[in-house]
Amino acid sequence: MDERKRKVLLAIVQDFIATAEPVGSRTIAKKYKLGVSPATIRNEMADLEEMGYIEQPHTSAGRIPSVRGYRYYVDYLMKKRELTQEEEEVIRRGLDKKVRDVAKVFRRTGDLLSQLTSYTSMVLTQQGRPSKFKHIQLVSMNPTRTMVIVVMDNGAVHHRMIETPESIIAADLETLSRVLNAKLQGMNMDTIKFTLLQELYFELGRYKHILDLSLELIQDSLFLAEEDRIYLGGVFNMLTQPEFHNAERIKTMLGILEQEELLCELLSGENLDQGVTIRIGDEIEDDSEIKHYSVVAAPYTLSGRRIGTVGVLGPTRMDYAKVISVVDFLTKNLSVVLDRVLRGGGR
Amino acid sequence: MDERKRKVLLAIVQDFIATAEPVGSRTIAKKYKLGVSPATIRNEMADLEEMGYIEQPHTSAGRIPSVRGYRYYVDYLMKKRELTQEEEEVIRRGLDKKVRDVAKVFRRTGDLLSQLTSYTSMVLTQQGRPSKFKHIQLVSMNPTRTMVIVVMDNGAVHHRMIETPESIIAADLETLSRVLNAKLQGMNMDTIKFTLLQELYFELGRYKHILDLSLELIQDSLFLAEEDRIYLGGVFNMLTQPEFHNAERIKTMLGILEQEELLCELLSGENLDQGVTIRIGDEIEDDSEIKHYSVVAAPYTLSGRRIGTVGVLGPTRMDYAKVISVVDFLTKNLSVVLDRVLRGGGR
DNA sequence: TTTAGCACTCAGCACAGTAGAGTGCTAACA
DNA sequence: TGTTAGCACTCTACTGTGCTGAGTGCTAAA
Repeated sequence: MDERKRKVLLAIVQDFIATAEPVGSRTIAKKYKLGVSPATIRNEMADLEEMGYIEQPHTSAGRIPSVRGYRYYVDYLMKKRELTQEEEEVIRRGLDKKVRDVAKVFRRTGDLLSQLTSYTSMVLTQQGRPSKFKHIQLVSMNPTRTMVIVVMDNGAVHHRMIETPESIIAADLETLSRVLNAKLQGMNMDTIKFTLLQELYFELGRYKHILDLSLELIQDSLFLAEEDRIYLGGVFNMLTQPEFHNAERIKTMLGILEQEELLCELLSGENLDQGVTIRIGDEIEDDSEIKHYSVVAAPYTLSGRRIGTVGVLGPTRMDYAKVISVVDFLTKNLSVVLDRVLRGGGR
Repeated sequence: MDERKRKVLLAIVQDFIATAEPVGSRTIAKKYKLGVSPATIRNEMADLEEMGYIEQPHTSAGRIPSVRGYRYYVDYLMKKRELTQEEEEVIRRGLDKKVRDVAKVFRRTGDLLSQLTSYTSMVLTQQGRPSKFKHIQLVSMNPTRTMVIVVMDNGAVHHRMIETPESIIAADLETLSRVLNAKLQGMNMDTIKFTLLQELYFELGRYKHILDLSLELIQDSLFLAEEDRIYLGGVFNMLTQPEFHNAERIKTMLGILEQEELLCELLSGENLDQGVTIRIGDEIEDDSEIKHYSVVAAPYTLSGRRIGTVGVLGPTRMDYAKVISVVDFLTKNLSVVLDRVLRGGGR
């Protein structure tokens, strides 16, 4: 692959990304003055096609990049793009608003992402590491109902309402809470299950019902934890892209977007542990409709630990340079914001 | 409006709902044997058109119902439809799965709704009534971080992480929690603010920082409460409807669906406090694209109090009879399930 | 009042012809 | 040997035309 071929390929990719139209030799010669005539470029294009970097939708059309062509572009030809002052500003202002609600932060992140890229954004919040039990509290809501609250050491709080016999009074619950806390401090489920259960039941036998339900909540908190949750944004936004003039393509896209599990998988691969990952067309998956699209994703962290992934889903004809820079900048900022929101500290 | 006109209108509405094609006089004469010839029916149709119940897309097409026609159909002509055994079964089984997570219940409700109707479902969870403070608990997570947990008497639990000086130990937090609980029992914000504050600060002055942040959380819990949250389901589903063969219509639909506030408004009107409400076309709103669609909605309750709304959004050519029966049955069942999940009790 | 008959309208479709973009090949040129 | 101009060829997209079929409204007869 000599220098001129590279230039031609670059021109084709750039032009196709910009216009969504197959690129002809004349266009390249005129717009990207390589100093040679269209005929020469045609020769180069024939070579590039043979090598698998570009393809022709039909005989008398220009060329479009193949997946391989995009890959080469992303790996070797694309120049890194810095965000403009303005874009950085948009992100900073978007994330800086005073929020205490994590869900809102994620939704806003998604909105920013799709607003800046005009593709669909995905924000995945992943299971934290399996966390340990920290604290349990029983609160009487009314004579027959008690709220069980479990705090995990990663900061998650789970609660559940249970029915309790009238005979139990607030003081009992207070005592129960204290005893449970003392006994269960820092335990993981195994220890709780096998070592302490009998001891507890012996001491607190008359509260068996409450104990059962409390331990059940603790167990659920330990094992089921939070489900992965995915936020989508800017679906409508993306439909302004010319590839979606056709109703069928819109439908398949929406079909993809409704398969939450698929999207979660897309974003939860181990391999995208550091930095921005780019998957193009059938690199994503070979036998799903998604192979006509591309995904750019990057993880975000909380105190250095990866707790989720941000991604952009768009047509393979995606402005990779821009998307990559936005995703990169956004995940870094998101990590900072999350530290502030979730770990307490200044507003 | 004599009996025969009614029959003709009914035939037009039913046929159009079933086929999505303008209905001609011959079709009516053949399929809905009214015992008269197409010519007679044409005369009736001319009358109905003049009265505003039906309209003609273009000269040589059949007739389609107007908004007014649908309204007449829904109010006077439509016969109530009971759910089939099978449909009831689907709903029951769908909702009966053991769940503890409310969000999941709502999502499942939406899925069922759109699955049974093949339109888009919306589930709105509304602000509970302004609730009272019930319990506060401070839990030390590590030497410099404390989790503040507030329980409201409607069962909502709010939590927030705050920074605390190292000098504070777990026992202090325990004491603080106890004192706060004793002082604040059942108070609303006004009383907390003006009567007790000084007293508290006098007694617990050295914990001013924690107090500030705790009261702030209580305040937020009281006033901001939960935001309205809306779940959408079956968007892709609805696109199988023939009206969405055209890309533009899909786009405007998605545009509508991304305006969460609009959808929330749709479902939160006071007027739909009891039973199933049907709004057709521009009855919904006159100057939005939504005027080409219809909404069927009904509230659901928790211990008798309305806490949200379930709705179906689809083309005006909607199978009203079916949708109404599904929405009705589903909201009733949902209320039962919520009682079980949220208020504790058996699984 | 109902109905048969008929002329009329119009969307939708198939078809052919055309314009334009772009190609590949060949032969001439530096 | 690489580059270029020229040219024939291909194929899509668009346009206009004519036809078909569905459906109407009107009129006159039953």
